[in-house]
Amino acid sequence: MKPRRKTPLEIKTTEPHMCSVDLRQRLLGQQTFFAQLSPEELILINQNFSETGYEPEDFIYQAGDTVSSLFIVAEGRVKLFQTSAAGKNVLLDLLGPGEFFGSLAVLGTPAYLDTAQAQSHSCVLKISSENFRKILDVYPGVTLKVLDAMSQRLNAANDRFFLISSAPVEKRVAVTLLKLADKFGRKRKPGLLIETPLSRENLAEMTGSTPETVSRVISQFQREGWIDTGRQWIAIQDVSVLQRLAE
Amino acid sequence: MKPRRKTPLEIKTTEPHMCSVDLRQRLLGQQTFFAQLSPEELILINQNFSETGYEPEDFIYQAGDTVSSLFIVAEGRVKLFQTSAAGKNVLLDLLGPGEFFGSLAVLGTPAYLDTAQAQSHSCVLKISSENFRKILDVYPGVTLKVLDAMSQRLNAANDRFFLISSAPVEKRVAVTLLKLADKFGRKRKPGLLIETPLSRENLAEMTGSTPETVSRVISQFQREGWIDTGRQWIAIQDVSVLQRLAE
DNA sequence: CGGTTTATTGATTCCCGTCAAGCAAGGTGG
DNA sequence: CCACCTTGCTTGACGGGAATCAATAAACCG
Repeated sequence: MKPRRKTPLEIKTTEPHMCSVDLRQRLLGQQTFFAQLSPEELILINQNFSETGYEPEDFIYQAGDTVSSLFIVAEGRVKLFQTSAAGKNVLLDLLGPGEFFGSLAVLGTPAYLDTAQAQSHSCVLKISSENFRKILDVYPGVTLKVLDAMSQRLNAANDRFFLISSAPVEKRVAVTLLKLADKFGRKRKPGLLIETPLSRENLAEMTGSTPETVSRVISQFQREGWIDTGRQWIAIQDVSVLQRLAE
Repeated sequence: MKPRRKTPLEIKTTEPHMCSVDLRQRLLGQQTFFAQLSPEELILINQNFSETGYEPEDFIYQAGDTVSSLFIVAEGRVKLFQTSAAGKNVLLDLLGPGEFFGSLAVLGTPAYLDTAQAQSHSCVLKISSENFRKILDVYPGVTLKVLDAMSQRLNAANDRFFLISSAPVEKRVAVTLLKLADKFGRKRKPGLLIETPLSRENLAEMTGSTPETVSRVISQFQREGWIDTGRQWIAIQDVSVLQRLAE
């Protein structure tokens, strides 16, 4: 077997993982539920956010922390997970620029149920629940967008539940890789590189499996030539075969 | 073994499973996101809804149908599920009076992803997506409540995902029974009766298992005296033991 | 270049899904 | 009210997919 190569990942980050004012402006205006607002309004909105840079592994908040803010990823990758009593993690989502997280329970939950952790150098925007609430009061259109985003997430969560409770690991991994490629895929000589740190363990946490079993599946995929992979990265070589596996 | 008794379920329904105007009024005003509105406003809201009675097994909509409405359960039980290519169902939720379903994707999904079916004699209120959208425009407070409800559902979906991907069937069943008891539990001589038709197969569909395996778990629970059960019904006798199983 | 983390692969075990037979509950109609 | 039939529940036997345990190897880091 030929040796695995050095990681080909090139996630865009600015040093020191903070983002310029106009990057923020562009992000809010193009990739979030504020997209519909005018430049002047965006400037006002923007002032409600503060930003923080995170190193890989840094926690943004942890399960049990008091809910205080809503977050938006500006740069990097953020992972959301829950931890079982046995210390096993279940990965709920991997987020990229423009995606929000944290609780937007306006009345609801007093404490976060999940944990948010940077998976790469990241810049994260933060707004207090209060201020966000005020923005929603002023811009009903934004509220509808948020509602829509929530609706999509709920659908996605239901689909995950469906998948995990009705398909064998091989199919779960295939579906998960395709979803990740959809979100983080970048064209490459041949195939699609999934632009995020992605270990066997991460995949196991997403598919309700174990690192060993995922490794076996991944190894088989690679033997067949369907994917190309190394430590913490995977590229899909043959999308159509995986799609067939995923039905 | 002593014989199982006749079903003790007594789900409240009016014949012919339609609901009176003032029941509708009370329901909307007390158990939904319209709770905050004044009686006058409620009357107006109420006029936007039409109602339909369903027999057990009747479909309210099916996966693939064009999204046109939002529904609210007035009476009875409604089950939401997805069906796999192999014909296996995955039960997403069991709903009682006051709970909404259908898509409220304001922009999003053109077709339902799941199927809604009456599980008992039911009365269901319906409002067109358009009119609901108009209501949201007029009452921002309602929109926030809806957002809140969605947020809770998303959390619940994530919890289900967590459970199914990290716990053995016995625990999954215990947790599921406790959740159902929370929602549909009615005090009974000893213990809590879960007031909804509930087959082994239903439980299997909720826990990502099979009717046979669920039956074995349930039988064991009964042998231990933790629950009492029969055809299509379950009553919890010892909540604390199940809670311990559920950690 | 050691030390650490991640990935691979094999051996073994076991939970649970599948198949199958028999039984109990409930509904129907004579 | 009791045969009869349908549907749901139980239980056993069996097999397989995947978890677990374990040892080695490759990639990365300072």
